[in-house]
Amino acid sequence: MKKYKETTILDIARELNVSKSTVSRALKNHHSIGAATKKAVLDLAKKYNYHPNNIAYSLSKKSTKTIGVIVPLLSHYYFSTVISGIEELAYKEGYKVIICQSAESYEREVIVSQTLLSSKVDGLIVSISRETNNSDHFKVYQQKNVPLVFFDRVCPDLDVSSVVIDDYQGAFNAVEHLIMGGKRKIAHFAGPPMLKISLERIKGYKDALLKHGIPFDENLLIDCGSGLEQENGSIAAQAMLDAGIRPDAIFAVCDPIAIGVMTTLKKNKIKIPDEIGVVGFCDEPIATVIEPPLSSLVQPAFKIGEISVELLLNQINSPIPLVEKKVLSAELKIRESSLSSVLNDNRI
Amino acid sequence: MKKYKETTILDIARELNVSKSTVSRALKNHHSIGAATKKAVLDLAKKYNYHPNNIAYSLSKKSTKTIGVIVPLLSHYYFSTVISGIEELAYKEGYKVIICQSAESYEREVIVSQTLLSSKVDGLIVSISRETNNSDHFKVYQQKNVPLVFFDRVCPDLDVSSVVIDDYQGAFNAVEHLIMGGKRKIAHFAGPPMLKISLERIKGYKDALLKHGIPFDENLLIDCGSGLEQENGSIAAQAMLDAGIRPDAIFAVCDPIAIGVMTTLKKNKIKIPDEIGVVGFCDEPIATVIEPPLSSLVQPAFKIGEISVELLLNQINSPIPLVEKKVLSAELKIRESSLSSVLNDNRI
DNA sequence: CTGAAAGCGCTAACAA
DNA sequence: TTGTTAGCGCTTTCAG
Repeated sequence: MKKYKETTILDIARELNVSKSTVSRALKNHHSIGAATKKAVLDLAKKYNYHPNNIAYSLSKKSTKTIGVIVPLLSHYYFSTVISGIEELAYKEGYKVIICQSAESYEREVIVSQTLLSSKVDGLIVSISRETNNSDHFKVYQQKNVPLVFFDRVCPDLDVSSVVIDDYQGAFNAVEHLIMGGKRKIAHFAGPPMLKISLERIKGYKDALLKHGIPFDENLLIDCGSGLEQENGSIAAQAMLDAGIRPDAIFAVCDPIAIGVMTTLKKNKIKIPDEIGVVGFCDEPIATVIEPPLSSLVQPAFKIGEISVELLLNQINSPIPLVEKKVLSAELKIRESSLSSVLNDNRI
Repeated sequence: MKKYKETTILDIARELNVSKSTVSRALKNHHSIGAATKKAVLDLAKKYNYHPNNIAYSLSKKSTKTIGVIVPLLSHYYFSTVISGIEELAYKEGYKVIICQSAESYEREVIVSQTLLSSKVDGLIVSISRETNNSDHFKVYQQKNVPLVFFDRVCPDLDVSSVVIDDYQGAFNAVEHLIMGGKRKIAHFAGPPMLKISLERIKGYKDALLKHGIPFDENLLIDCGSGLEQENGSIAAQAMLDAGIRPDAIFAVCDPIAIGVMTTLKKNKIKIPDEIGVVGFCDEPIATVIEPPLSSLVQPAFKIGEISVELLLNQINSPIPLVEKKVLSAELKIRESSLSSVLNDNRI
């Protein structure tokens, strides 16, 4: 469509027989400006439907007042909630937010991070894709001194600000809860080993077993493939059953996997939680809808978003490089899927 | 953090003793440029970690190669899927995408639409908030000739390109399906009357009843309040039951409402679908997880995103204003929640 | 209180 | 094949 001639600061300056600077100042309502001229400018701006050109502003100020966000997937309730938290605080502080998804693809992540860099965001908040095992595209940010904050999924080899959940503790608590409920043969459906969170959760799982004198059984550590989706859980669960492995409880690396596991168990007429108890991680809304309701670890997603912005702003406003690491804890929300009806006396 | 001196086109021009234009051209690999100089430029660019400044590019080209998107909420699977469709095609066509959420707030919608306008997006794709009943903030786009496409939720008073679902037909089919299953006393849990989609779905509901000789009963048209969330469905369903109204089927304006209805029915020990059948609209993934699985109308969300971009691009590339309206149909996906075990012979 | 002028980094005629 | 030059729209010293 043909370009429409936008009215600029110059147009209104000419019409008023003043200079560009005066108009600029009037618009920003600078103190030292005549009340009369200010009014005249504002009126004309309204009349001509003037809208400031942010591009020009950014170029001259060398700041876009924009923060970039890269998440693996928008369709996860967890991530979209984090984003809401980010937007809330960012807007309050006068920043715009550009959201991008990597679609869990390393390649796409590299592309969007470069685009964002070229778009001169004032800072970047990211949770890496599950494929990512190279951080060169983020190192460029560091070289150029553009503030960086990771949340949830971080690059292990980068020393930057981050806000993460205590995955280890969360996993530990979940498994201990299962043990307290009388479960002894507890399987863990693990996430992709690429992700630090997967590793931490495995560690928590193992240590909880250890503490309660339950030997770790390799067959009960189940790989769900590269995905974190419901389907992966279903398939892995069926494979486990087919292999004749029959735990009395399952701790899943995330809710979608847990849901997949549950549907498979139900299909196999296995009673939850009596025969097999299940605990997930994330607390997606779906957890309350499935039957029985799924016990899960609640992550304070909105808060994570806000803190990410806070750490980013701290860097933006700091004269020197800054690295802060926040660790939040996930709260175990116990629902029916892990509540054995039989109460066991177990030594603790 | 202190600003880092970016290397610009000028820096590398000086070092090579050539002009800015030459460097610019080399970078864009313009045809008429010496192979030697081109290589020299590219090498130096790499060495200095040069990244083009998109802001400057946009200012001089008067085009940002960016399209803006405004959705009510990112946390709805439907919207995040539409966005994936948008991004897919947009990237393929060399466009960036800026995503914003209105958070279902009219006020927020106005703000982000202005920000996007100031950020000089080349076009805007939007699905309005449920509060929005004024379209002045979009009229500005029209005045300034910046292409606009609405999807799903459109402004009734604006003549612009749009891609929508045939809500009327979808609703009609859902209700007819219920009737074919022997249901006669069918309630509709309706959406906010502000939204055209609510109205269309009500119309489809009524006409299906009409066609099958079932009189419309006002008491069975149930208002869910201003929300479209699970909770609203639960509350409205309980209120209905408390009022002694007992339909034999329910068609809900969207899946979250349907889910809320189902949980309330189950709490009241009402059998689904035998006592009350349920059909939703949207097909959120949650529909397959609840018990019994929820029948629903599947919207081709990804496709809607792609088509939105297509219509937008058509406008961007058209010398004259263009208005295209696409209507897609929603497919009824029948699951257990609406399958009465008793087969009735009904006159059709 | 207001103006002049330089500059942000890049593109694109028009020349050479 | 390359250089010169004039912008794009706005901010911001420095003068007046």
